[in-house]
Amino acid sequence: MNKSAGKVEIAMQGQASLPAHQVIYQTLRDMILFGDLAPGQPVTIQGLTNQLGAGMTPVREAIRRLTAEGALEFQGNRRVCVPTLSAENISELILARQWLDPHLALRATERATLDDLAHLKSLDNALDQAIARGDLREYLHENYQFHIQIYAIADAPILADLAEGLWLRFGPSLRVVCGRIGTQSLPDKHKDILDAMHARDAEAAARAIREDVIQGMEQVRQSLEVGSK
Amino acid sequence: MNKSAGKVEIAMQGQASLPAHQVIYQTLRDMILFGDLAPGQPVTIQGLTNQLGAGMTPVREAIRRLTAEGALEFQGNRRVCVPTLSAENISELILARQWLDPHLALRATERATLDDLAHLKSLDNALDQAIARGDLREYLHENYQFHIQIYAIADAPILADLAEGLWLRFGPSLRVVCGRIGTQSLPDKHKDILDAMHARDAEAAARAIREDVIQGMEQVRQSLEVGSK
DNA sequence: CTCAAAATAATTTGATCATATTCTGCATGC
DNA sequence: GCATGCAGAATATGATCAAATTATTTTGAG
Repeated sequence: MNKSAGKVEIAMQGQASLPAHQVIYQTLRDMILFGDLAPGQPVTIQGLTNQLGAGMTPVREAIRRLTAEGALEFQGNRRVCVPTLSAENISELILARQWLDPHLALRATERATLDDLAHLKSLDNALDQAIARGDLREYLHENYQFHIQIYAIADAPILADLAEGLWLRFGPSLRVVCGRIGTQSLPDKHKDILDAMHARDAEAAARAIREDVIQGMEQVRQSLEVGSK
Repeated sequence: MNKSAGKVEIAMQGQASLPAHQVIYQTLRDMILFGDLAPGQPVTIQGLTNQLGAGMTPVREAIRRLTAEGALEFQGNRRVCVPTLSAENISELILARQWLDPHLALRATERATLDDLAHLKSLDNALDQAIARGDLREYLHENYQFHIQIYAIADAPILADLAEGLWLRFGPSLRVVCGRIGTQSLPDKHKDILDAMHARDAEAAARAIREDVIQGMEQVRQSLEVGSK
């Protein structure tokens, strides 16, 4: 056994150590969150095995996981599709986020280190640049990262799980909305949030997040109502 | 084709129409909720294939689903076990239920038909009988059914999903608590809840549920603290 | 003779299993 | 104490069976 063979083996490990079902899960999750899958679109096992070049067992597991998280929907017959949100669904999501997100922001403000705040700031900058470029997918990605990062700082794994699960539910609809109205007309309260967190004003951070959530989710609601007419 | 043959076929359909992975999922879910699995206990694929006499593919899918729901935990290496709750976890669960359960009870009070209320009453009676008999598993089952039924009446599928997911997380610990202190010393506020719902006093129902949740979850918290010493 | 509805055939997709491969943890020896 | 090998468990594949949808044909009425 020579050195170069060992190097290759080690280099491969970084890739191979992730099980296939994890990779498939992440890929499919990103496809749902950032718009490659539209609401109502069917998701087939065989389609994904061909598209991703994987076996069916890992694909099945990824689909089951995402179905359990509400990101995909079981259609009674054994098909699976991306859920189409009803007006009632949107109301529930707004209600849940209106409670969860401010609470997590409050905790995050109490716990954030300076490094955390710098990281949030850089995510928000990346978001602004994506808007300037009109890069929709990147905008969705950075916006998601910004909020997820706040959840992570809050250090409340169960509540963060719940909040992340909600993103999976409205992700496809959010993409439709943004695709329709463009990224320019989607203002956010991220600057207010960052200011409040820097000032260690947890209540203000919670209020700002609440406004950001309402603003974003109401846009989804309105756009969905128009779309269903 | 004669009548009796037709009957058998129809009778079989009720059993056979459910895919194996659904059955395994339900079975494993009940095992977690009603106490056949203790916190920290490892859950192996091969163990379940032997125990339930099923193939490994359906078992794998059931485990993935329950892992996604937080009912099981991935241990980094590829083992899976029943999660052991920390004090922080309990606090998060109390917080989440304190918001979710009253909200769902409020909606349920507004929407419940007389049949719904009668059904709830019968579930509560069954619960009392289980306490009288000292039947722990039946107690846990009826208590669960009572709350799940309220979620169902509330007609808010996403919020109900979230609330049911929380039960999966503290189910094993609840079992441990009840096994330790017995069913007698576990009072509940179900009578108050039923009275408020009958009177169509949604606020009172929400308050009663909140008290029931706090009472039950605090008992879990205290018992867990003692157990970890 | 044409059209529509029902029955049937064909194709696609999902479910399950048996098997091969890879990885982890542990024990044994140096 | 560290390396090596071994047993057991998880991962992944492809084949096979069953179910459901779609396409096709047949049949009957107008």
